[in-house]
Amino acid sequence: MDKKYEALLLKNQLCFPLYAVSNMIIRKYKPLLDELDLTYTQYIVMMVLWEKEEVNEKTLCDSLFLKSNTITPLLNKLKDKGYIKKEKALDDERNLVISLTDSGRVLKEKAINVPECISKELNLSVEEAGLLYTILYKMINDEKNKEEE
Amino acid sequence: MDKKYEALLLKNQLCFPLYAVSNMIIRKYKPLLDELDLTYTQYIVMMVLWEKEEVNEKTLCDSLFLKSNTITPLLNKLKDKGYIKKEKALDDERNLVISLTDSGRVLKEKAINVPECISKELNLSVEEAGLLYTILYKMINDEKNKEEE
DNA sequence: CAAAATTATATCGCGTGCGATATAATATAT
DNA sequence: ATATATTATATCGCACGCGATATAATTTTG
Repeated sequence: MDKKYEALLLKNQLCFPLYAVSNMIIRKYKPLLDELDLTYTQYIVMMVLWEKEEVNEKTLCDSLFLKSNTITPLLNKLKDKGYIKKEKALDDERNLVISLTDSGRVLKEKAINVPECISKELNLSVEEAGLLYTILYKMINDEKNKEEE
Repeated sequence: MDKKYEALLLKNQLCFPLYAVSNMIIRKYKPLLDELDLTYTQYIVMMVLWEKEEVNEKTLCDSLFLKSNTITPLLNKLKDKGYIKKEKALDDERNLVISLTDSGRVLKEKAINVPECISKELNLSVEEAGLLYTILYKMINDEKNKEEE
């Protein structure tokens, strides 16, 4: 193999294992989240709400690094399932305030064991998990800083 | 915040930054790959072919940790674009042999700077990149071993 | 204060990613 | 030899993820 092409080898890419592991973990969540009638993306939206009780759509998009074209239809599905409410903000009618319903709060109890199940399956040492976490958030914060420029 | 719910905080999750960074990097690739008329997934398929010249669909799926329901339509698109050929294997007609066309080989030359462009944008030290790579492949291999059981 | 710019959300179209299922070719078993 | 099981690929339906664009509410500007 010509040295010139070495960077093009799949095994020399950092992005590919990131992509593969991300897909892999979402597959791991599937059976657990099926019990809650949530997809992975719906689950992380619910996590934000379980933490904050209510949040506007813009903040939600920023927290999850997703755009309205992903979030808007997803919120409609969560609303159809009865887990969330959508209301226009009184002070600025462009803002949409998303909040938990009782049913959404009940779901939090059912979700309580999900993180532990996943972390058991991941089989990482505390050090590895810590390193991974640190490096990934460095990348995320780097990107956030670029966007703010 | 009740301690009971701590594991449910987005910031205590390892999976979320993996998912966010994976999305983020694919967005970074977009403008570069647009010039090659490839999506990210199509690009990693082409990387396998640039390395091996030909490969059967099963091996491709296994290499990329994707299933035929993702790969089959994607290969059809790459074929329509003229980058690859699809032929049945002579010895076993269930096997589909994918190979590069001349146009697919030309694309390799155009792609040659993509990895460097991305790695510059990532802004990671050599140590961080190395650690990330090691941990991610540990996770991938762990998963492969589980599947083989 | 009215026109223009900005902001927040929604809609559209396309390409995945995947569970479930179908189909065709080959291997295995009786 | 033939019925059964296995394997490889393809198809279907749904839910993202995102660039482009539309719409409505608010802010800024002249």
